[in-house]
Amino acid sequence: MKLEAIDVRQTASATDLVFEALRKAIIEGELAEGEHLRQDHIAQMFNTSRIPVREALQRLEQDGLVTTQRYRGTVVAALSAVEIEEIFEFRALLESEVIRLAVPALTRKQLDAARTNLEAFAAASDPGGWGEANRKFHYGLYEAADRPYHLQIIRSSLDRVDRYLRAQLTLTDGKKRAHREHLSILDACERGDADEAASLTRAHILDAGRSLLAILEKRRGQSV
Amino acid sequence: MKLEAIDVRQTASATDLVFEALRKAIIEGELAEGEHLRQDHIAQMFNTSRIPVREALQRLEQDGLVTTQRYRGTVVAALSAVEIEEIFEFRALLESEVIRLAVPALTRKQLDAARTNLEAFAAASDPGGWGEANRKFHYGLYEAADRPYHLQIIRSSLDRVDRYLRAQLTLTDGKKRAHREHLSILDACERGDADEAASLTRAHILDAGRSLLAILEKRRGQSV
DNA sequence: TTAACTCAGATTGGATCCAATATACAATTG
DNA sequence: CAATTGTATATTGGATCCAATCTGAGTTAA
Repeated sequence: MKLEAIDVRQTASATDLVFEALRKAIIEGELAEGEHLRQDHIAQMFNTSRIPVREALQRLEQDGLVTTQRYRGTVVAALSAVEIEEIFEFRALLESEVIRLAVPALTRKQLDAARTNLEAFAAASDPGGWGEANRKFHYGLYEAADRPYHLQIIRSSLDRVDRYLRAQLTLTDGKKRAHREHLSILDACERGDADEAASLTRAHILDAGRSLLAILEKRRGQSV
Repeated sequence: MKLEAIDVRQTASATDLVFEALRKAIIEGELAEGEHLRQDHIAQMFNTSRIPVREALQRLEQDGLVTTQRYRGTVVAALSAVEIEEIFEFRALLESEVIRLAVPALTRKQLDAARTNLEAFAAASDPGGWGEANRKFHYGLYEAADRPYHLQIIRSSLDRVDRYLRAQLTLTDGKKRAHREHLSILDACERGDADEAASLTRAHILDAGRSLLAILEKRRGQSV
């Protein structure tokens, strides 16, 4: 017997589907911060009852992507400049350490894949494509560190700020600079220089954070 | 009018209560790893329906404290030695950085509170008391860093391994050693030596991790 | 005029009910 | 007798219904 067997036990529940869809929409900035998420409305969109929607919202809140007030509903979480700054600082610490652990373990195959992703980033024309290629580039390298817990936290912290990051890439020459920085990070990885890769990654993240904060300050300053 | 006003909007829902109770029970090791959490059973214990229970379980899963398989139920998550090792490594990285940031900002009051907590740890007679005093001691210091996001992640990572840590304190002379290490950490904080405090915290966590892994290896080795 | 009050509609929180799936055990067949 | 099939029960996933609370427009009274 030869079949493409799939593990039925891990098929997605309605809750999973709603959760992933909302998560994606928030990360990609399709849902504006502060936007109200009505259970009924979402349930109708997905052709389910409110139960899976509520369970998905619980999960999103645990991840910090939405905030809920009892009887008043759930809104897409908004981050202050200070909070964003802290998360970038956190990412710089964590991701630099993980790439330091990854470099000695990187295979030829992983390095080649990273170059492909790096080029995809440069070639991508819309923020969605940039974001995806950016994640693939970094995570592809990080995987060599063989630290699933670290990776999970990294993913979660990027989730929180990804929509702002995309805005930054759109509004400035941030994309070009990011590409240059990617090149030098990959170069350090190729040379097996873990400390240099770590230090470049740290600077890469802090750079993006600073640039983003400058934009936010300007925008929020205007809107007052 | 003089009242102790509380924000009614943030009163706990049934979901919150169930979530906190289960979280506490798992962290404190009252629920054994692998133990089945039956929705109906828990609902009866709390005099509610299964709905809040299910929502609480969703949140717990998002925190990694339980794992769920569709139609098969939810069990208290078990960690392998490798996973535990990684989480301790993660904590060492994060907590050492946070205390480095905290030291320059520590007030006299916070230092005194830390000493009180340190003594409470030494005086505590049961694992529950140790765990609590231990958290208070470390978190009290970390708070000076004014990094709520970092603290939240630290909390979450400790949640995952706390029950193992308590076992370690019970089964070895780990408590005495921990107390000595607390003393030198606090000493470095008093002196304002941030690097030393960071380095001691790092060693403190890695020490505990190594000791814990030794116990686990022995125990799991025997049980085979 | 304006501030407080009332009440209806909207929305969320929770309970109950039904459907889908898993598990254990009896029945059956070779 | 062993392996497989059928069936009953337990358990989870999801839908529907009711209760609690919020919001805002209209009303009243000082």
